[in-house]
Amino acid sequence: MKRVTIYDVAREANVSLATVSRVINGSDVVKEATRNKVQDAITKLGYKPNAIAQGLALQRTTTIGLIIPEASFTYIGQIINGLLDVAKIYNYNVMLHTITEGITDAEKIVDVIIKSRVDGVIVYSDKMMEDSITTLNSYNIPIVMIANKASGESLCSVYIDIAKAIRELCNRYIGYGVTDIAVLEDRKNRNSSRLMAHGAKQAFEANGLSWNNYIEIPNEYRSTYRFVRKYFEDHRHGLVIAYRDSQAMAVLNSARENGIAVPDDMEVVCFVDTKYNSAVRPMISSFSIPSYDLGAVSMRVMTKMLENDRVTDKEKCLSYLYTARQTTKHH
Amino acid sequence: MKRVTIYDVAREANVSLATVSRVINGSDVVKEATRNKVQDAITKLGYKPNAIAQGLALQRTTTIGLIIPEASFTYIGQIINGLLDVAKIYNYNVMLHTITEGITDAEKIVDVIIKSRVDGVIVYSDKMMEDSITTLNSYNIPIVMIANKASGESLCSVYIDIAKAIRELCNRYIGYGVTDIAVLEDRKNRNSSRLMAHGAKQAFEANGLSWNNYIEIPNEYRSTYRFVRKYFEDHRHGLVIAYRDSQAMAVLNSARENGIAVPDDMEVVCFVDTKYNSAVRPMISSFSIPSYDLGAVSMRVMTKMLENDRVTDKEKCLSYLYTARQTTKHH
DNA sequence: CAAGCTATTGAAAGCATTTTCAAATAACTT
DNA sequence: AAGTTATTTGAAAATGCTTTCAATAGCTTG
Repeated sequence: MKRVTIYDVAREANVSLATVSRVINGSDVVKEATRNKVQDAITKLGYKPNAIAQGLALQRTTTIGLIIPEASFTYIGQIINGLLDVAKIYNYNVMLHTITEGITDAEKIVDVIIKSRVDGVIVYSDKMMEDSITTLNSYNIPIVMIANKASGESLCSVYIDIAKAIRELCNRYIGYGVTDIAVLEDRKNRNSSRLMAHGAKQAFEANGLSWNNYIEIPNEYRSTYRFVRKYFEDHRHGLVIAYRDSQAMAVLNSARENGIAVPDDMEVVCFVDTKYNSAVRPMISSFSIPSYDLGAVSMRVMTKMLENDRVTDKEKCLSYLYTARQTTKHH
Repeated sequence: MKRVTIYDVAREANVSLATVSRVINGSDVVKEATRNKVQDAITKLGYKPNAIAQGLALQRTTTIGLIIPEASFTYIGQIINGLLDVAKIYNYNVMLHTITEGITDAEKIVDVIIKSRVDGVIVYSDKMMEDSITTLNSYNIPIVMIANKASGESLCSVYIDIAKAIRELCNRYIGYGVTDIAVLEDRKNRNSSRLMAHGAKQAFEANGLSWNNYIEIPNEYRSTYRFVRKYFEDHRHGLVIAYRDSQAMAVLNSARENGIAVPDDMEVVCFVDTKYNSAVRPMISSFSIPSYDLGAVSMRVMTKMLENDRVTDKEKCLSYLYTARQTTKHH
């Protein structure tokens, strides 16, 4: 029942630990014949190197920590898929942590992260505060941020320029003569929502207009639905921009039940495209953002940092693509 | 830049390693005064125990491996949330692995799992083959399976009795005089789909009828859409049962575009309830399954196995709740 | 044939903990 | 005050690997 160690292999193959270690790690100094002897012993005993012991000896764990707010959004799944695929290629493991509201949770997570001696951490969260970042930095743990523009210059980040996307969209709509544009807050993605608002504001100001139509909404579906209904009392035309698919659906349902025709009266755009945007009727116009790539690229950046190929650019901005579907009449 | 170790703390506090170790682990033999001395040294130096070294010394990593097919389904997100919440409570870490089709991938994952010396593994996958299980067993790694009825009796599992759910549903519908019932295969959840079919068959046979209406469908949305359209050429009435929300949506869209009224002509039921089932119009009737609990319970079972409180029952069957919405006219 | 290389191998130290066992100290007892 | 017991502490071994440095063996070369 006892696990077989490198000692057992050494004894079986009649060589020293050092040699076995060399064989395991593919060192090329060991002679063909001994290599085979060792290989045979390994397969005979079913030996698997103990990654923990290796981690201790090498001072690296080939594990990276991933921090996400919650695992429940569709596109986070895609991010994770991208991350893990790349991790698998480079033989890294991923330790998953979810972070909830509140500073204590952030502290606790940073604590485990440090204790578990991961080689680096990838963060996708609005909730990761400056404090946590500096702590991590002080312990010299490499960080890659996903999907939020880096605040400190020293941070690596992979992101989508949300503000730009919305700025361009609003610009076009202002061009069409549509100036009643609202941006809905998504509590669970507050930073991103703010960036959307920022983009809208920029567009209006560039056109000599002012804008102040950021609608703050408690998080859940029902309340979105209610808040939007209220909004619709004063606004029967224009454009509403939401962040997540489920929010956009709440808007659609609310419109439908208030006799507002989409897209003829009111148009709706969702920022994050998911399969649900196309599965629903009317299909929701949205920006397809490369979620999978967001994950894949950030993991790749991380591996580069760790093998210390110098990372050329600290910030990688991935592109998006706007797709007009059935909830908009302008293109 | 060098990480502070237990030695540094010992020196700072003027005690031996053993004492520091005792303080860290909350042993109650150490005297109040020395405990304080040590605590002070720890905070002063910012010492964090090295979990890797602990893992080596203790022969346990307080890490459990999680294997899932892909992270892209909404309800898997919920499962993960449940898992992680409970893991956090019991101070376990979770290492995430996604498994794709193909035996080589399964082997590779089992290999990393063994090397990384996790204390146990939780598996949610149709693709985890017998082989992998036996390998894991031979290395004496505890396993908990999620959401698939255990095949071997020695396995712990937490699941939903899908067959029963569908059997009951079909029974009711046969009672209503509806016998044109189809079950759609979901390639990515083939086992579950088969269980649904199994339940349907049972219901029909119990009523002295035969049933053979399991529709095999290539995976993606478009092909579901096409296959269902074809099905609708011969079937204008009855019930269609899908597994995932996006599949059910494909059915709805296909029906709509073929002039079939839902629920008046054709009724649609989706097995796994997600928020999208209620966000869509018509709202999709479905079974709300406790995804979060599925994760939470299996992690709890795992912790029990590891603290070896004997786990009382190997199999935990969680309950589901059928909610009739707008895609069905019977209740 | 001695000297000098090179290709292989092994011994031992190091990585950061825990834990056992014995020693030291403290606290009682008589 | 000496003996006994209980409480605290520390030394050292153990956990399973990597890696440096030295040693050995096998060649080559002058």
